[in-house]
Amino acid sequence: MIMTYSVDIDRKWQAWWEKTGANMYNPEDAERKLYVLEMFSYPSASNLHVGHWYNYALSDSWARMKKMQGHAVFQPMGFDAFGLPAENYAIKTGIHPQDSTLSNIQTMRKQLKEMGGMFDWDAELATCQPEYYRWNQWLFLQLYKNNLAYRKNAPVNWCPQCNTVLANEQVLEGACERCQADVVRKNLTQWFFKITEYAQELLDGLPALDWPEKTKKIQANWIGRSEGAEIVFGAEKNGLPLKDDQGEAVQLPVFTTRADTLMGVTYVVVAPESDLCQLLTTDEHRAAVEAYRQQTAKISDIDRMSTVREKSGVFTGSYAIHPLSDVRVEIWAADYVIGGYGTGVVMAVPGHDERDFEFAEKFSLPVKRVIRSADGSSDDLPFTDKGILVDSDIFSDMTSEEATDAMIKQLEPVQKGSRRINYRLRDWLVSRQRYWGTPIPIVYCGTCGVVPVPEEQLPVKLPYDVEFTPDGESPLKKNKDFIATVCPQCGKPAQRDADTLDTFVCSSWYQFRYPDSKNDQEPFSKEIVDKMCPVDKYIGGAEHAAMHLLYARFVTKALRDMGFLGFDEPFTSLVHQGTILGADGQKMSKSRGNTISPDEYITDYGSDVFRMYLGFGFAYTEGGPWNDDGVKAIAKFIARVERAVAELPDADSDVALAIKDADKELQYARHYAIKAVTTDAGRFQFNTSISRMMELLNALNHYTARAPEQNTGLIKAVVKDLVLLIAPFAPHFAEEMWQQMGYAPSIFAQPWPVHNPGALVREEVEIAVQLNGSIKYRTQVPTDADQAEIEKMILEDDRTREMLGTRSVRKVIVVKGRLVNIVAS
RNA sequence: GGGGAUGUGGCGGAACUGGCAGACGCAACAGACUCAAAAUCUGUCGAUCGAAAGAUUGUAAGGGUUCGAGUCCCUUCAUCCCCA
Repeated sequence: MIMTYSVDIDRKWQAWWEKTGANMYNPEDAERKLYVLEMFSYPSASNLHVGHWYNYALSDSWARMKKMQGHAVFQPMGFDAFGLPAENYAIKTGIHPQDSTLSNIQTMRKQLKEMGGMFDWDAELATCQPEYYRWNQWLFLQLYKNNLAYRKNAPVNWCPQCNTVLANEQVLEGACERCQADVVRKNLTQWFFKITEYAQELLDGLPALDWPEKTKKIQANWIGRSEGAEIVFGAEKNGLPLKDDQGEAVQLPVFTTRADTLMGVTYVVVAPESDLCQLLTTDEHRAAVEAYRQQTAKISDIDRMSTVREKSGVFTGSYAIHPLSDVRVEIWAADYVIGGYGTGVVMAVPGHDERDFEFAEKFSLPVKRVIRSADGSSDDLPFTDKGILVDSDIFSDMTSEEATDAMIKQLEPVQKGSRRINYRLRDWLVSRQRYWGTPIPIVYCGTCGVVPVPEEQLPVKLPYDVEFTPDGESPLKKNKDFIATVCPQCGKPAQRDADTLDTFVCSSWYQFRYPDSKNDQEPFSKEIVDKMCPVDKYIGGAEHAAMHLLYARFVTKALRDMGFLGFDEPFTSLVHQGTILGADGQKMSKSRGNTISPDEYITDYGSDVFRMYLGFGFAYTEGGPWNDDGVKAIAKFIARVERAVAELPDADSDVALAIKDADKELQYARHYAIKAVTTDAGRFQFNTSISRMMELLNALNHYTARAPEQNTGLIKAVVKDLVLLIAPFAPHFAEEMWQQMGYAPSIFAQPWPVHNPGALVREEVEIAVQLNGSIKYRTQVPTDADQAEIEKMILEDDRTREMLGTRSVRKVIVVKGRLVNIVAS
């Protein structure tokens, strides 16, 4: 295979693009702006991996096509530079996270340039720079000012052996990833963002988004709206109404979607880790409850929610008072109820709930039927459908719906029940007991309490000089110079918050920073952001369907309500690229030894061949196991295009004049390819786009080999269009071909070809003729024949008579341009 | 456990809104060129039967709706993803 295209061509055009500023967005083009954004990535030590290429190179191809279609593309790139890996690396090697991160960014930037991405490097950002994270702190303060940031107790994963807090991803099957000790939950006071305030709007906004349906569904499930009622039980401990520290009577609010089963409550369950559980437990039962609490601290929430796991629980010693019947029922602590979810208390109706039933059976608690089936169908307990109430006092004989209404009507006036909408969504915990993140801009003063750092004092800089060895204290806590400060209010000595912010905070608003990345007065100017945002096309992995994308939506809405921007959603349209797996079908990872490095493919073939293969070999949104069988096929294709350019006949014109009959097939192939590539690539179907280009080249070769009289203008026009179509997928190569054909660079300043519908109309079309649904023969019919004409033609065909034999025709179905189905018996 | 997705030749993958399954490519096989090989070009290529024409069958398995199902519905199996 003779191919002149190589990395040298890549370098030539990379240098040219850089010199001419070809990739920069010009703010004067705001009218035609198209903001294309790929999720930024973590700057890791190794070179770009296949996943980066798959995400960035192909999105770039899409963006390049859009540019040729006349859009002013703004495609920035940056680095999600805070986070755990750099800190772990520091613990292992002693290399400071800042040093390793900054050097990784250098390498990555260089490699991204070698990819040939059309990135506007003027807008680059890295979240670990004070110029960026000061605005994280600013965001925190705005949310705090608007009561959207608050502190409360929440459990963390605690490794008793390392004496440290672990992130969820550091807990493997309930054990510490470093020392394998059992991880326990421990309560700490931590900061939260009140995303639940926006639960309903986050749900309501989903239908209008041009996002994958699957992703919208994940978000809807995550938000988890359910309609029901809150019902308040009384509490009795040691024979007396339970009082809290302030001497107020303690009430037990429960959320239920089945208020109609209220008369079937035979016990109440409280989450063992909740404060309420502590309060309810009598001295007599304290030892047992405490032991149980410690045992459940080791079990994950997923396991706890499982319906097949053996139920466990202990009696707290206290009783709940039924709001309607005043009956006393036992209060149990059981791990199938999860604290921090709803109210952390549930009413148990074993007759009509499977988990309650199983629990009641195990601990010999009473089971009471209060619902029977409405239609007489089987209603063995536990019967979980709605139906007709029985044995429910005045509510008996009502339907479930009627009973719910009636009960709430009775409970509401005495403040013991009301309709209520519950969300599964919980507030966003943003405190991390880590070093390598954004310091939380809060000071704790003995006199003034919790004091926000004044905005003009931002950024609160992350100190460089810290100790990483894990010894139970977070690195920032050990840095006395950082922690010790003065209260901004009273000037007395005070302490800084030693935690840092979740890195999802950085990525919740970065899309607004890019268009105004150098602003040192505010995170972004409202005017610029309202012009440039929302992001028109956002591309990234499906693993971010829930958290990142939900957090970014929340922050957008909060910023809108605080007046900093004027739209509702950050990402109008979203595409997920699939995942490229190792050749073994497993996720690529160093430990499995199945990683594929793009580097050698690029040195061997050039970056465009690698990019194009990624587009050709996989369905973009599916991904799949790595297999390089097709890389050579793409190299071959590139070489064939090169040859077509080199062998171009001398023609005065590149306009196809005087199309003769012999030219029609090639002309058809040309316009069909233009049409198909345009729509397919527009939908991120790169594999079929490239197939269509191959077909066009095949048609061209077929023509030059066989056509009796060659239309050189047509040949030149076809090659020109082919090079234009290839340009987004092989940008360096296309620039080179364009220049070789004698045109001035850049090819990306050229308009995208437009197909001529006239060239796609053929005089005759082949249709299939079916007898009772199975194909018997194929035949040509005039394209413009109507259904009746086609039917007549087919019924008169000898082959039809032959195939029918003695059968008589019952019905004829004609699908224009496709087939004729004759139903006969 | 719950929620979601996927399942098409030896392989990667096509198939608009229910309308000719397997586009495009890889691999394989045959031929041309060559002393030979590579490269390149041409052709064949789901399975079964057949010399061929052709026939039958075929989109994880089973059932259903329909003139017609890879596509819609039900059941089963397998794999993958998500569950703060």
